[in-house]
Amino acid sequence: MKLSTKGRYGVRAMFDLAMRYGSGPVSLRTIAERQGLSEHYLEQLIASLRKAGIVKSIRGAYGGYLLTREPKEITIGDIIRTLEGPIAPTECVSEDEDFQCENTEDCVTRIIWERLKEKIDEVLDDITLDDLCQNALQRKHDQNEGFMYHI
Amino acid sequence: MKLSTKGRYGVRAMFDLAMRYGSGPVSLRTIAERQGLSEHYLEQLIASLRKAGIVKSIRGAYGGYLLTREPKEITIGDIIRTLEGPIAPTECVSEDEDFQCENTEDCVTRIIWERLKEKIDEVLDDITLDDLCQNALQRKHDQNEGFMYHI
DNA sequence: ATTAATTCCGACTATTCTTATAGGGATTTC
DNA sequence: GAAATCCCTATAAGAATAGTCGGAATTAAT
Repeated sequence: MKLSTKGRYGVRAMFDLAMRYGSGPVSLRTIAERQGLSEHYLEQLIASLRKAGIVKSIRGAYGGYLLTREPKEITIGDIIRTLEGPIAPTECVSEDEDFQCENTEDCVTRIIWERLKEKIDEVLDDITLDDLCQNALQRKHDQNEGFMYHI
Repeated sequence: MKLSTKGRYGVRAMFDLAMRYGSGPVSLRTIAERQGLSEHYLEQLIASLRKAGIVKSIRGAYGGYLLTREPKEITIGDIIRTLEGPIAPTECVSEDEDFQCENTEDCVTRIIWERLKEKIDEVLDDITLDDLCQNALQRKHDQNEGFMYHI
């Protein structure tokens, strides 16, 4: 039940883009450096995000990547579903039609996986990139005021 | 974000034991046959469950396995945590102390994984083996009455 | 035009995890 | 003593994970 690095790195990269939304393209190199990720590996991940249409690229010198929608219109679920496939604890409750098991009526455990999936979706579809940005800005502000965020 | 077969098979095996709670030991072979699982593989899983203390074994002929507590006192979370390790979308929010990352204060994505873990725990700790049994019995009853469970 | 910065693409690899399988030893009942 | 059963360790094929590598194509600035 772990998320792979794809999902985690992808969210961080998207957060990085969200923090700079409206200021032109951001290169992979700067994202990778700021977030401490391998540039080449990140390249693969962002390719998926581009194909899914939630980022777009500008090629050539001074190019880079941009969000295609406002940060408040992109959820964590959008990102993770793109990078990790359907979010579901088991294949039998995933959206993927190929894996519907035959005994859906009889399966007593299915109810567990259904409830689990529902709750996971709720959380991931509720949090947007903008929420993360607001959170980051708020913390920064609190730190500048000398307020200790942790107790 | 998938559960492995360990978790799923384990829950099915434990459900099988729960349905026969109070009727003496159940052999691995009968569980494996009824649930359609590999006997040898299931053996490894149930060894973990035994070491965790939620099943006990009786050796020798006519031996088998028994739940150590009533089905209503065993949650799905107990089973899955035993077989798959701490339930957490990332290591940084797992109970495992070894993997606490250094920048817990700064990490903007951590809030996502914390909320996710909380909701997952809620679901898995809310459902007991007894719930599964009740559900199975209810379905069986409905079918006998000629009532179609699905619409 | 050239150069430098950048995205884009496909192939390759090392490591770990999953999902078993196999064989034999120990224990208990009949 | 035979049969049934749990117990333990080792092995292994296949898939997934987490990258790495090299170079082609594109574009902005000079």
